[in-house]
Amino acid sequence: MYMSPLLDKDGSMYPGSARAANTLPGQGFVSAPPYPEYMGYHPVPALDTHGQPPGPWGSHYGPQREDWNAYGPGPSGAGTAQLSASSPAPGSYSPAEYSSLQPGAGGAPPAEPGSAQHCSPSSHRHSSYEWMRKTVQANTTGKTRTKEKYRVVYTDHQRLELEKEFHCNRYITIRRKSELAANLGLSERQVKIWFQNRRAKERKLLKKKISQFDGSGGSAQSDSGSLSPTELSSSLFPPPHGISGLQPSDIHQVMVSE
DNA sequence: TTGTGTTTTACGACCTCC
DNA sequence: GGAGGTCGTAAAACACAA
Repeated sequence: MYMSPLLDKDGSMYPGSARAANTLPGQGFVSAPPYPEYMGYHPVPALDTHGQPPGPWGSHYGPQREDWNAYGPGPSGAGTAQLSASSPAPGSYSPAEYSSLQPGAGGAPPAEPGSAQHCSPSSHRHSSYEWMRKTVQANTTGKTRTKEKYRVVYTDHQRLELEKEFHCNRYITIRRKSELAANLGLSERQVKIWFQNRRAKERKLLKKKISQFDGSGGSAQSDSGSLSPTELSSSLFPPPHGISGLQPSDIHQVMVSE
């Protein structure tokens, strides 16, 4: 239960009112210069993992990254000015490239989530993504058609920054959550929920892949015995600790100690 | 233009941990 | 009891085929 759901919702909750205003004129924001650095995401295990188990991420997420392809190359549009403000790295952040991050790479999330640079050294740069493209023309009020604010559509910039953070760390720390919320004009609650949804998406994609693998002759199931896709995915993506082991407080401590 | 499928926000229920 | 996690789901936003 939320102490003050309305707090979040009201007022500042939907600041940008989404794409609306936001978005942009040519916004392609997406296409702005890419996020070169972002692509690489090197593993810096020892560094601040914010309580995350480096191991798991590396090995499990690595390969999965193909999912990013779903975003597809977007139009390379114009550039975007917005990024400059809060985002350090202008670049083409292309999820597709995540595949290069891989586990082999170590998998451990980059240490300092705050800076995209940490996350990505790499190189590939191209594209933008579908999601970036699609939303450009969304409503400009940020509110839905029938309800005052059932759900807002985040701006490309907000999504990009969130994706970047997610790329660095599947589980956001309290500190980063606050920073991100402040930078993006979102409430911490929104950031938290976004991450929850994003992880759910990841699990969903993984499940999908697993099932496909099974269907295509592979016997992924054999590996996991009688685990259901859900169980398997859960085991593959263990929370930093919180839920099963580590508590949020632990994460907090890590952050604090940073 | 419309119908339909997918993705994206947001929430509630329930769980774990301190 | 509070915070954050997953899971399931509602509904808006969006893409696309017919």
